[in-house]
Amino acid sequence: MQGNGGRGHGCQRGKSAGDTQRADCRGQGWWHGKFRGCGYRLTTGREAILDSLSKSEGHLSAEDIYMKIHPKYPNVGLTTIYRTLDVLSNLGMIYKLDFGDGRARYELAEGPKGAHHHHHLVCTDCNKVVDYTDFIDEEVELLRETEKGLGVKYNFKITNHVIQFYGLCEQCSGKK
Amino acid sequence: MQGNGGRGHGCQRGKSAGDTQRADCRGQGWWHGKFRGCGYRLTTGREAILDSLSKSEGHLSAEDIYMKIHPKYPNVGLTTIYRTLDVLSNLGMIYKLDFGDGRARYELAEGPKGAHHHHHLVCTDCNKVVDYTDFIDEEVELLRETEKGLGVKYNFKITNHVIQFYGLCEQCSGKK
DNA sequence: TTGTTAGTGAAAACCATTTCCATTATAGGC
DNA sequence: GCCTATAATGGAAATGGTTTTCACTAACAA
Ligand SMILES: [Mn+2]
Ligand SMILES: [Mn+2]
Ligand SMILES: [Zn+2]
Ligand SMILES: [Zn+2]
Repeated sequence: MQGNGGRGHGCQRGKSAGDTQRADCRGQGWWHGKFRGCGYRLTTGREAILDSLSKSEGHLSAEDIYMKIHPKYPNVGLTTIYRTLDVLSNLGMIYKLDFGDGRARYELAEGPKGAHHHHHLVCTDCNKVVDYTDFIDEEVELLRETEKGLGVKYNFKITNHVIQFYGLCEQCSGKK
Repeated sequence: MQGNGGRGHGCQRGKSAGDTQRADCRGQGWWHGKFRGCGYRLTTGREAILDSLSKSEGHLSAEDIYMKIHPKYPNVGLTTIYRTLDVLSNLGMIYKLDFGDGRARYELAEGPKGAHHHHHLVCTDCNKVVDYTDFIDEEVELLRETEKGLGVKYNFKITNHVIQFYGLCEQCSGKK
């Protein structure tokens, strides 16, 4: 499965709600609360992955992450990265993105200090991706209405949307 | 490469413009003009593929098309289907879509009698896809403005956009 | 009709992602 | 702090959609 903007949310896991949610049970990560609250174990690999995502400019592929953490955590395998990204995506903590370059890419749904909602502008030639926030408010406004209308009309419980613009970046449209 | 809403257009091919464009050179297909005009040869396979796309409800995968035409054209291979879909997509005659089910899907950019622009509503559970045209006008209006603004600000030559909503269809949200 | 070469099919290669399974390490209960 | 159940892991193998290779075929301009 690949490339929808991060489907699904919430923790479907056991772990009776309302349990002690110490955000300090290991180290200091802001995500530990949510993570533990859903009954997931805190492992070195998961920590490293989340860490690399929050420290990068976003749009990392599984292999990008592997390369980033491998020097420091040589025994975190690619398989674990795929699995963790899947978990995080299901928890709604990261978005799974598809920019058409044949591999899934991921970005944090929101940083430690709140969301920074944006959409994407993708160069179809060199695959450069620009995060933009211009027009976001109007877009989000219209999307909300649309979601509502569509939800009612087609009996869909809409949880997510993807807006992406495709075209040629300056360099690529110049090089003819 | 996979899953962006049909990148690129136009014919980059030789074939000096302004050549005889008989729309009747073989059979009757409405697309022959555009096809031949770009210097592509008209083959049985291409004909069959275009035909199956125009006769179906859309969102066919390469293999779907293969299955559809195989009985009548048993010597059109899957490879040719992939190649043809790529050509058609580059010509802007079809859109390449990604609904997150791990394979590319295709639909005609416009039918024989003009476009029928729509966006998609995708069930993340059963992968059902609804074409909707509601709100399209407002969406397209806003998108046009956004495209313009972004094009200027980021020096992008925007050619295309993707809007998709994800959620659970009636059945899937019911089955808990 | 013929020659040039775009197009083709079958098989093999590709490669991102998933599955398998024996091993390890987290965390709750003591 | 120790023990235990089992969630999590990693390496290797499998998967599966798509692409590449290459010898062969057929479209079409002349
Ligand atoms: Mn982004
Ligand atoms: Mn459609
Ligand atoms: Zn570019
Ligand atoms: Zn469904």
